[in-house]
Formats: sequence, C-alpha cells, structure tokens
Amino acid sequence: MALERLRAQLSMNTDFFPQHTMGDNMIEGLAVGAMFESRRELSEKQVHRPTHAGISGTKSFGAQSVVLSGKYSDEDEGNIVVYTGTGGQKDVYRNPGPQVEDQSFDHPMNQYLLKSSLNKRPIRVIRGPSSSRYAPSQGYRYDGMYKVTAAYQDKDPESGYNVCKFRLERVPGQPPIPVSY
DNA sequence: GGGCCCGCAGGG
DNA sequence: CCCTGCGGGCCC
Repeated sequence: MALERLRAQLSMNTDFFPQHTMGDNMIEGLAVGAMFESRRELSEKQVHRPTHAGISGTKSFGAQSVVLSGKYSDEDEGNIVVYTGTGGQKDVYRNPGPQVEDQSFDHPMNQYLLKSSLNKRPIRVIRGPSSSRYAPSQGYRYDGMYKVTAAYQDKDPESGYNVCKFRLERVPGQPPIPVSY
C-alpha cells in the first residue's frame, strides 16, 4: 500500500521530540492568543509564511504551521483538532472547490504533516475568523503548539472521495486557548 | 539560481 | 461570481 511505503520512506532519519518539549517550531516571544489581521500579516511576521496555503513546511523537515479556516470538514474541539489535507479539488478559486478525486499522501503538503506525525515535532496552530466556536470572530489567532498524533484517510461524506485527515493534539503546559463564546 | 505550479486569501 | 497576488517548495 502506498501509504505504508511512504511511512517507511519518511520514517528514515527522523528526529523525535520528547513529550515535554515544545520543539523547534516554537517562536520565542510569540504568545498564545497573539492576534493578526490578515494572512499577509501572518506571513510578514513569519508565523505562517504562505499567504494562501493552509499548511507550511518542507518535505524533509515536516510541517511548521497550519491555519484553520472552517471552510473544510475539520473537526475542532479546542485541544484536539482533526485537520483535513489538501488536494483533489477543482476550481480552487472557489476557496475551496468541490472534491473531484481522492486526496493523496503523495501531495507535498500532506507529506509535511505525515512527516510531522512521525518525527513528533510540534507545529504552530493558527485559527482563522469564525472557523469554529474556538476561533476568534475576526482576524487570525495563534493558539499554541500541537502534535500530529495520527494521519489516516477517511471518506468525505459530501463527495464520497477519500480525504487525508490529521489528528492534532495540543501540547500540555501552555496557556489555555482564549475562547470567547 | 530560475521557472513552474499551487493554495484553508482577499477583494472587486 | 471571478480574478489577481504572493510566498514557497521543489525539481530541474
């Protein structure tokens, strides 16, 4: 199976981050709850560099950060998030377009998160406006470090196509998410 | 180093 | 609804 092969490839040469560390994706001086007006500002301040994409990272390093928008079938329970992968869509300008084929772990950005699930390196999580009841009503908010604890495929009930899912668990010992509901 | 393709924006 | 923009990773 393709996924097992990828896991085998990616698990070579991986670093492991002990449970008690925040890892090297944490930015000194970036406080939980820090607000940003736009994706542009997130990019300029290097909290999440891509101005459009939801997943930031590299194939060898893994992911660095993700942004939740609420426009996908993510599940957000605050300390636990199930983030949907990228790809398999048409007409991207519709943000997002309809799912027209299966998502794949071969997709570079999905590989970043798959890699992170193996090297246990915590990633930064940013919530966009109204992306869930844990999200700010406006602007983007840095909500701390999360670990990717699972990567699997699931059937998207809307389209019937398979999508990649990533379970994110918030690293303990951080200030709570500043929920405002 | 350059070109290419892409994406959980943002706005017209 | 439709288009432009922008930064990035990646593979020549």
